[in-house]
Amino acid sequence: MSFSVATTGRMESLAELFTSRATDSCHPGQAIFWEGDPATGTFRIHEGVLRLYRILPDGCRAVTGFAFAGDVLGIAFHDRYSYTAEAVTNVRYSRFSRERLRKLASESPALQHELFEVVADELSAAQEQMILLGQKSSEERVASFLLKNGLRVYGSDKKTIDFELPMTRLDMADYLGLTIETVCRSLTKLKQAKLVSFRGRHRVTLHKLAELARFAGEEELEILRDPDHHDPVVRSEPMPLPFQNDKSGRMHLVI
Amino acid sequence: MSFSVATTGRMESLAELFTSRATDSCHPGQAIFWEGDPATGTFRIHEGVLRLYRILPDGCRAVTGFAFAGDVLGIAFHDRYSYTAEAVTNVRYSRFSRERLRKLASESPALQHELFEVVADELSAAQEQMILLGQKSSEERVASFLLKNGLRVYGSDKKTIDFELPMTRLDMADYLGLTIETVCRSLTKLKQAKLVSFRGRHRVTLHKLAELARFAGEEELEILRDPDHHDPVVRSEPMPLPFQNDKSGRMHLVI
DNA sequence: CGCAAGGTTGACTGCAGTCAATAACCGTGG
DNA sequence: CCACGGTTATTGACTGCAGTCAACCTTGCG
Repeated sequence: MSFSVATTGRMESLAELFTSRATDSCHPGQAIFWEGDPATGTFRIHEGVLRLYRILPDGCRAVTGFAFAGDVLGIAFHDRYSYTAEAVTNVRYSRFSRERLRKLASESPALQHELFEVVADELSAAQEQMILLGQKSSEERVASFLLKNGLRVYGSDKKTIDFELPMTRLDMADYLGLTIETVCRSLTKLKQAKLVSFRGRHRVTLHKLAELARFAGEEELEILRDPDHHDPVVRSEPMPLPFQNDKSGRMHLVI
Repeated sequence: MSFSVATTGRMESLAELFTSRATDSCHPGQAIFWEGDPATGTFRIHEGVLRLYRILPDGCRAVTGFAFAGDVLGIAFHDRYSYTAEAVTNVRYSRFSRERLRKLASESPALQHELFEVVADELSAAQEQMILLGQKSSEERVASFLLKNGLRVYGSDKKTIDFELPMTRLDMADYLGLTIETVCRSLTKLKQAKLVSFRGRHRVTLHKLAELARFAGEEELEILRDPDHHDPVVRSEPMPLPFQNDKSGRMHLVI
């Protein structure tokens, strides 16, 4: 839900909870937890990037997301992890027992609310991704991906954004529902259109954000919410679009 | 999280909460709430089917899901509804204030847990859908869709399943990231393969479930969980697949 | 430097989208 | 009850985007 201000006993925030724990670290290619393992722990990423993926029955890999510094993993699972979390870069993280976290949450509405927000954000991200995968062309997907990653680091105020994109082209492809070759070709198109440029394989610069956003099929963008967490979710704007729908659910564009 | 047994004061379940409220109803094409409206209410569907969708900047419609009897909508939003919920059939439902629900939840770990489960299930469903949209062919998508809808009604024990599929082909298409024509062609293929048959446009029979599941690219299927709510989520099985991944995240099928 | 992993580009193919014509269905009214 | 009209569904012909296969290039590490 939204906005719970209540506190019970001493307030304890999710981030604090984790920083009170020891820090572990792992290296590129190592997993923090595996798809199918009993989900006993939750994890907060202090530094680095992970890929989150499943292996499908046919052996394909589906990357369902990436995790970055500040993200908390492992909250919303049922009894088993539904994906593997594997380091892309060096990663520092802390672990906290799910059991204990659940118990603490049942005593602290504030914490409860924070956990709820984490899951609600994940859900928003997943639905955004559903739309990307269901509706967008390859170039729109790649543009969206670059934009989202750029905006995670800075706000949307600057004209130009420069950042690191540590995952491989294959990671991007498996995340965007494309092949590695199509990702490359789309990147090339974006380079040719002078919307982005690369220094090496993993250092990106986004020029002309507004154009890139339009190209990506995103709404507006410059709405620029508070510099709170990652919240590129809005999208649900007033929506004065010229359509109407008749009694049976068919959509008609009026013009 | 999972399995909270604790109770605080008098236990009150989510379903009960709603059944204590008046029942509203709406007709095909009418919306219960609209994308972008302030999210003040939560809703439990007692009967009927709704389509949940967004309108994208370019005017396209993306169906993010369907809601059925027993489902609860409107829990995980931020301050605004992120999609429109529109009746496909006649729908009976109850409304409950989000504000009040939040307050009750902060006092009842049991209710809190129920809400958490609802959102966690939504997240599971969304990630399942991400995989469908990112990895599956048109025929696999349609087969998955039929199977999922069939299994919602019955378990997976029967050899044959017969059920109503009230949404239009366009709804399915917008949900599966396909066109209406491709949905039709896929249905035709499935009919020709004798895996399904139709009586009229909305009455489906699934024959040979196991084959259909294999065709849909689903794992096993006959695992047959408890006849609890809808829980087709498992998928995270032991996974003894013959692969290994080297230090940089590239997957190698060993054979 | 040399090699291997990762990335890019090109040629070709095929699946799903588009446009268009036809058929089935359903509610309404004669 | 049947006939009619509008909506929804199906099929066909053709196109085009993204996938496949293959060659080549870059980069970074031992």
